[in-house]
Amino acid sequence: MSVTADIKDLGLTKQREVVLQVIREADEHLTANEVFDKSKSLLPTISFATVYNSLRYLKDAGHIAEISFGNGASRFDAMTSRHDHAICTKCGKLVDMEIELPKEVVDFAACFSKFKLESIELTLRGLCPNCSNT
Amino acid sequence: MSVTADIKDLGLTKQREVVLQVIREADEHLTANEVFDKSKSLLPTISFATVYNSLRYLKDAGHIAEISFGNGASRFDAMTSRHDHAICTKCGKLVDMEIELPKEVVDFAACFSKFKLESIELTLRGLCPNCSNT
DNA sequence: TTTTAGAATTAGAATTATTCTAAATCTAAC
DNA sequence: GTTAGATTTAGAATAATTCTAATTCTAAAA
Repeated sequence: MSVTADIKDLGLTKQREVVLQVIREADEHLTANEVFDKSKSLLPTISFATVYNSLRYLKDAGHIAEISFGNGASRFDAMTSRHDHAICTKCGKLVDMEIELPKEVVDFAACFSKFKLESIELTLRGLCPNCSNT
Repeated sequence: MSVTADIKDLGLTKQREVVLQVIREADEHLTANEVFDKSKSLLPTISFATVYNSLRYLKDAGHIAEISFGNGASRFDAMTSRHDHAICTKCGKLVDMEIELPKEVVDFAACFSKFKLESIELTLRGLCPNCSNT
């Protein structure tokens, strides 16, 4: 399920297309700076401000998500589907997970907060396999 | 349960004590800047760097938590007990919630990520009551 | 086609957030 | 009281993000 829309079909400007492509093709979660570097190699005239503008645009349009854990810069995530994150408190490694939340947990959260729910996600903090055996 | 330790019993320096007190007494989640302003009124000689150092120290010691949602500065939370957050996607309002996660969800997350679990939390995003009726 | 209005992009400056540095001060063990 | 190590201070430095103003692009109207 959750087939990812083809980039060409989204009616984006060339710059926004490149930014989205960079994020989708990355095998890690990139910072704005890294997105800029990679975008620049695909479209050398692109400017830093445009990368930030595009990131905001793509985020608002729901094509990407911004993740931020209070350590340095925000990172960006190609939202192909809802998912959760695990973050290493030692090295900062970020891993995607897919965890199904029981309906009663989601309902309870929405009800308790009185918020109109848009999304809900789990964040696990701990030591990644690498850091835990050192 | 979860009685909050008395600040005086933690063996903190005066500066760290003040920072912790400010965070505990705030009725909102403050930014580092706001913590600095309030700390300064209690202890006028405190410096900005010390506030940041203290925040890091208190965070590492588990007395406070840093929350960060990719919009502006990090905010700090007096961790009296484990809890979750709801954040308004429109106005940024941040609300604490206490939601009990089923054991199997926690176990699944730990198992899936292969991380040595330290904490796990839920983040709900949506419109706060105020923003949803406009 | 031109014109035009609005949106997007660019380059670089400006702002905001956070960390670093080096000197001064405090603290607790000797 | 000395001393070593940790902490604090002030301000500089760096990093992250946003703003500004000039330019370019785009698509619809004339």
